[in-house]
Amino acid sequence: MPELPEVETIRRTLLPRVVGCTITGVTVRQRRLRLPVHEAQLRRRAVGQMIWGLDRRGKYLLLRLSNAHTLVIHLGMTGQLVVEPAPLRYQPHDHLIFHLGPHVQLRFHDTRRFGLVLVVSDRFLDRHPCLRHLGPEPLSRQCTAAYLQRRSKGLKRPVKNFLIDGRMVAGVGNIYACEALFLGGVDPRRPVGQIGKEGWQRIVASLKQVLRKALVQGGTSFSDYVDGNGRPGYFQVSLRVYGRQGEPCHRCQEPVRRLLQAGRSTFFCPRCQCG
DNA sequence: CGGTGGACCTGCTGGC
DNA sequence: TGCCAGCAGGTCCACC
Repeated sequence: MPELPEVETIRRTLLPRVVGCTITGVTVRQRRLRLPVHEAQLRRRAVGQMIWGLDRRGKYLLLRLSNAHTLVIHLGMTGQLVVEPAPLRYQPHDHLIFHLGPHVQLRFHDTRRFGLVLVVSDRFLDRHPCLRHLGPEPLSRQCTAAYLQRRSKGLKRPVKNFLIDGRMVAGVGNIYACEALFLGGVDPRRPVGQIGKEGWQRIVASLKQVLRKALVQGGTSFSDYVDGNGRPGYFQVSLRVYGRQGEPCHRCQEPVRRLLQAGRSTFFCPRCQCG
């Protein structure tokens, strides 16, 4: 579910509510996530530690602990991370609970269990397999047309697949790849190796624009996504192509089309996206 | 090597 | 009404 704008919104909403708090306990109700939760290790490394910072890298949230370890959390497709008072009873799929004192908790909820929770020593953090191969942040100055053109040299894969590959750029998923390519007027099937400098400039500019706008709207909510306070985002009303197959293009009225690329849906306007 | 397809999960929707 | 296929915002690995 959550791509960069959603994860960043979660980070911003959680930040004032968790930074300065101490993790007083951990309840593990389900250990089978993308990687099995190492319960003893999680307790040993996290309980008693103060959260002094909350960062994001791609779609990963990084809770900085006072013992020079980092709690790494990925939300997969359906993950939620919410700070709330202790509930009377847990909901199904409330898998992990970080207690922040007796009455408040940081709760990890994930229907499909594609998410991930682990604690890593800061000494090894940027060499950890999850983070090691991540490309630059799309909203950073490192993410330029020149960079993407260099990485795509000689490759034949479609530009849409390239954009959602975290090793190229971190944090871009299916929604924002489709939306950025629409905005840039670029055919999602276009082989990346043959895109020139101007093409990449259009793509980078559109990508940044789409991500920034989605951030302002607090992300895109279909069903699962909520921010750290449990509130949905509003970017779904701004989507131009994603999920709109058969409906008229907002720019030219041509029906939006859906196709499969590497097993995933791509939405695009065949008339506006011929670049 | 690069690129795709399937696996991992649960839940919802739409067609019959 | 019920059943079943298809689909969902992500990532990893086997295989061509």
